[in-house]
Amino acid sequence: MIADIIFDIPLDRPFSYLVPDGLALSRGQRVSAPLHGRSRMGVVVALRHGDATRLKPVQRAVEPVPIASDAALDLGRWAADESLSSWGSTVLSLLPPPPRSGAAETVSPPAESSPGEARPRELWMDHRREGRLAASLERGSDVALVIAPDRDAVARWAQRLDAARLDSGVGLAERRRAWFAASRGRSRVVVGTRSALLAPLPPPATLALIDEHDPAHKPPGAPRLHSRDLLVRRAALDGSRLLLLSATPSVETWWRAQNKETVQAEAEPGPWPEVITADTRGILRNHPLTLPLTRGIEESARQGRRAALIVSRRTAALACDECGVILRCPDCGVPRALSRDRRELRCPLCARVDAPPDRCPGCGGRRLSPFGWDAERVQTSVVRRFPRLTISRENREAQVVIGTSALLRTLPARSVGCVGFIALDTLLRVPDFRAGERAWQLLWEAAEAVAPGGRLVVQTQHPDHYAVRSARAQDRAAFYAEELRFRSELGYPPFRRICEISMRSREEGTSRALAADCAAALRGIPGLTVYPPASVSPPGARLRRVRFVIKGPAELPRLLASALAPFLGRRRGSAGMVEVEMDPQGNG
DNA sequence: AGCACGCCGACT
DNA sequence: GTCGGCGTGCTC
Repeated sequence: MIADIIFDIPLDRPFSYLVPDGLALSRGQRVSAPLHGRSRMGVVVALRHGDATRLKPVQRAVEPVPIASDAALDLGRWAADESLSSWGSTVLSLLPPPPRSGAAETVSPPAESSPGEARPRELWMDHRREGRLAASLERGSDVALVIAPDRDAVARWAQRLDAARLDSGVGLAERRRAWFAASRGRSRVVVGTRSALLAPLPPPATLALIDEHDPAHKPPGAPRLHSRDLLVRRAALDGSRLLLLSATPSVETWWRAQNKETVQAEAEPGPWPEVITADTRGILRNHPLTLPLTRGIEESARQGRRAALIVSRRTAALACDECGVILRCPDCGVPRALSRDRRELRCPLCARVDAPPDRCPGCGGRRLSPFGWDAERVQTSVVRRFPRLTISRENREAQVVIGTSALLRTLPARSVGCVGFIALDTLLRVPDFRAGERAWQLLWEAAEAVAPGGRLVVQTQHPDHYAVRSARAQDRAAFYAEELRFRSELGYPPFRRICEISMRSREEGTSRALAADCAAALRGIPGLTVYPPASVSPPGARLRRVRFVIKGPAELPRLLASALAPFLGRRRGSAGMVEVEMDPQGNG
């Protein structure tokens, strides 16, 4: 008997092994087998008869039963095709870690799913969506899989639903117990991050995605697919019910809901704070707080509530007040960060450090001052302005908390007296077509965190931006209409799909030549727009990176597959490494 | 991805 | 004379 086995390697083809007498294997079972002399873990995708001479034997089974159902393997195959990556790297990244040697555990094979009647996916946007989900899962009779964006959210939901966890936030034994209990249908509800997307549940099941819009649902690396897209496919194949939860869904999901591909519960407006836009054109130079935000903090303190100030992640740079030039790293060309004590300028890329100069290297001007409000600078200013308040970047109990947008996630709904965006423009200026969507989602999240009677203050040089206007009016339709118009005009998702191809090598010329070859190979394919390759590595970086973008229709991965095969097949050091990212999210 | 095999510089 | 750099090829 021969077993065809896939591994977590970038080669999208199985390897064949002899199944030794006495070892009973099934499709979907995990095994150890020698690859390049070393023992590696793989998954059996086929068992067949044939000539096994010259084949090495499988060493052992990792579990005595299959860990992936046929449906899970098929789903993995689809996800690999969709993301132009290998079956093995996709499937193995979606299985729980192997047991510790000698650990005793109860395992059971995954329930095989029978193809069910497809049910329309549901988009839940109203402010009671999470409470409704909890209630629905308590009442319902289906088994359920809840996918949350990160470990903290998984922990909250596991506690709320009294459910077992499938993520790395619990111990290995507990995690594996949850996996196999789910396959027996013994857990009614299991919760995990995207690593649980293939968790076995006897269908029909309910599949729920928490905070559908969260970029954590498609981080860089395998599996290179958005959790939403995999769940949509999974639900369609086994007839599960799919619930997408988000107050501010991704533009793609909103668009599909408009096209009746999704049932959309009516989202009655929830409580909404006063949203004040403070126009900072020309006035945010030496103090981070405008009058409305100062008032918001005062009022918040008077009410005995906390205030939260949101800054951009970027650290402050040093700029010339005379000519406006920003001091950059002489090696890398990127703005250098000014340290807290203002004694040094550090390059965020190469870590080169120099003392800040006395004079502007451009115009010789003597007035150099910090540019951009990072949390440290804001804190210094706010402490000076409000000496009697407790102000902190770490302690969430302080009267004024300062942090990046990640701070918003830690604020319970309707709990703070005031949220202020110090400079929304740093978010709007991010060079990514999703910048407006991201800003909109953060504004909404901030508004939801404000307690009744509190205020949301948005300091911006673009008070008329549609993300700001729509958030102020709590008007989803207005935001998505404008955003979709922009996406449609410029050919962005959901109207066209994007693929990003990048080449890295020692020499810029090598990367460029490889990119040119690759782009040329794709230019003949009808329906594609291939943009010219551009260098994206700052001078000074060790590996020279050149990247280009392709736009195409929904079947883009199928159109690219054969033309890209020769480039994906030979990824090597000197010739350059080729990396393909379908549907990039701007974070990887 | 790893890992081995292979051909050219500085050195215990 | 070797040790070791990484460029190239292969993994059942």
